[in-house]
Amino acid sequence: MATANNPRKILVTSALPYANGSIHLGHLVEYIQTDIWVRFHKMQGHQVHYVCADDTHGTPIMLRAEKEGITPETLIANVHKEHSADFSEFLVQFDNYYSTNAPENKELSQSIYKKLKAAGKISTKTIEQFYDPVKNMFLPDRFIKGECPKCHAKDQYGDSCEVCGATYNPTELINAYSAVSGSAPVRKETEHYFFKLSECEQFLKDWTRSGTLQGEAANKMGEWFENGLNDWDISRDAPYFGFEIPDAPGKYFYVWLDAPIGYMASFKSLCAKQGLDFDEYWAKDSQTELYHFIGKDILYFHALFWPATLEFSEHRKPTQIFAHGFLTVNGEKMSKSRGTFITARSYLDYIKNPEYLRYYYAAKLNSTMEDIDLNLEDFVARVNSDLVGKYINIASRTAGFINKRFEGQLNPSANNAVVSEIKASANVIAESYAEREYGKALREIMRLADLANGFVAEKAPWVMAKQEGQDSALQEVCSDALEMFRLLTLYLKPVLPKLAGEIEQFLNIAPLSWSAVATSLLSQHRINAYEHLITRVDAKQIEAMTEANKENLQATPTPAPHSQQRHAEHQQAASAEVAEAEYISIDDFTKVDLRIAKIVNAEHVEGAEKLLKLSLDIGEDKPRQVFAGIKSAYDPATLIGRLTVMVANLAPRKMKFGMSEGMVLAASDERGGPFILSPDEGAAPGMKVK
RNA sequence: GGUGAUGUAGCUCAGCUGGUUAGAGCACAGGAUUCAUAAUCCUGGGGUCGAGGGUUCAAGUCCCUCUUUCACCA
Repeated sequence: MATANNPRKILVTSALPYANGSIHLGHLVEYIQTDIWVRFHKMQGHQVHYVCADDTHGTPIMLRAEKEGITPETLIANVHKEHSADFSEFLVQFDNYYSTNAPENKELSQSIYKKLKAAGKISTKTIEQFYDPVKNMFLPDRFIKGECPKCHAKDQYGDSCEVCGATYNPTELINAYSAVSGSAPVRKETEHYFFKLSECEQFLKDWTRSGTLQGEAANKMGEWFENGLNDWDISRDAPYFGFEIPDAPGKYFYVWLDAPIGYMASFKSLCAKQGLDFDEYWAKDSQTELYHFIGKDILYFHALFWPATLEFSEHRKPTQIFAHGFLTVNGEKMSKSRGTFITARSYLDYIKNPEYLRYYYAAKLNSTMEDIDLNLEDFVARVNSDLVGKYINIASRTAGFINKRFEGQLNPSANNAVVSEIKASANVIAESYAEREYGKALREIMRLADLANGFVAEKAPWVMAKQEGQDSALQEVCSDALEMFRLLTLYLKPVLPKLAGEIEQFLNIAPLSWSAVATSLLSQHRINAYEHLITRVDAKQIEAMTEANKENLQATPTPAPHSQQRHAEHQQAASAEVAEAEYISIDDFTKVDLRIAKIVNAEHVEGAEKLLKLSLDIGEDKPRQVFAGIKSAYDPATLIGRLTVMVANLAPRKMKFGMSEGMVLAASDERGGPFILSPDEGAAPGMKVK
């Protein structure tokens, strides 16, 4: 256990936000979670450094800069300014907020690469990739669109279909086109550099099971090991905005290689500013602690690639990785059409006080990867009743007596049972903060605030104030209440740093650290005049904010913001221009043999989440067996006897549950479905549809 | 499709290794109080713990099936 003379040395990071968009309330869950943890540990007297940076490389940044007619450097400089302002106004106090496009990062990335290469962990392989012949560039998966090979939905991304959920390689797409130029991509060979992750399997198995991950996260990682690890493609071809690979002209590091190294680079820049020893924190035998706060979506990169990169480049590994869940608003994914895709800036414009959100998130946060919900009605109720009604009210209802009757002078009792109880909770609350169980900590703190209000109600100082000879009792009760208020402020300080600062002023005390639990407001101590500290949130402010954030659906087809942090090739591709799908000829169409089919039987498939097993009569000797992903929408019993349409000449496919000899057509998109088709009266099994 | 999570009062959430009549805050109803920018205190109503089956003397808590929501699939 570290002591005051021998503080723990802790380096903490939050994930790097991509420099291609504004910070929104989803991002803030993580930064607020981390900031509270950092502030708590600083209050404990430990030496904590909290660093972060903008993640600036990759194709989306390059293309966006081009579209806006500026250089990528100008783009990321603008975004850096915006992000920095957002974080600072939300009281997220980084010790350094840097950029991955920095000299330190270039140097570190290249030297780490060289070490990996010297360790024999780098190989090259020629792969075939889609290439845009108009833009003269290789296309990342998310920039290739086309028809889904499984369900034939149009305009699907190169890696997965948002209609049927299938995942595939971009080479499997039908009628693929470039989302950048609209031209038909060609396949072209290119040499790529790989990090031999497959050779790191034993190391990673040990590492992920050594207490570095949450239980659920370790379970999740088990999945990757079962399938065996593949080597990791770490190179991209020019043109690419990033760092060049040493001795490999025209080849650049994939953004996910240099992004986590950005943690190191940001810290290195901090070392230069503050005279810290970089190697003390990053050398292989480092005795310091390193923690990464991340979203559950990027666990993969932080729990596999990153520790392997560190291990084989002779660096220390993270002490622990803390993954959190996603934010939903009113129980649903953030949505531009509902006005719940709320940027940090918009919150500040309409709600003003960032500590409301910090408090609300803290009240909801725990140490698991569960999603947390921002329920806007609950937000208003919670902030108003907990913060204003319970907590601030304690000072508000007692400070007046002290100031008016005793010139601000305190005279607390020697032994107050409620004060003792509040002090006795210090360790429980501290443990909760340390374990990231903030909700637990705040529940306890609010229970204590209830006790304080109960104490005031029981003593009824307003009655004493009207009675002769009760002056000292009145002074004592109010002083004790303010002592309770001081302790609650201390407990809340990691969450509400700005308010705590104002209260320290009001109480006329030194900045509260955790050790101040052991002290007390003394007799004769003078407080300053009480000024109203916090106002209530009005539901109208919330309404105005969501109204202002509503976007016309027609104007902006909202990309599914399925990931808040995952960046690079997988993010924001929807903003790229979408070209018209190509035409097909009548010959292409007639290749598809569509038939009227009668559903002669339909049943559940044991073990399948989405499938129904159908027997379809299309006038052949024997009905066709087809597995259809329509379980979610249809009860098998209601399907039997119906007519529908099937693709009869689709190559039979072996599935886990048996052979599927065709495909049933069904309509669906984000508005619902699947809906299977029905022919008009008169159609008979086996008729051709054309 | 696979995998990891998830579903407890109107809302937001607690319920550790299974053990007395399932808890809190908000909301709601009644009462008290007036010091506090309508805050506070007391009392109360409200849940077949997603559905079904199983193990057990005993299950919200363990097992199976189905279902909801979220994430990941390099």
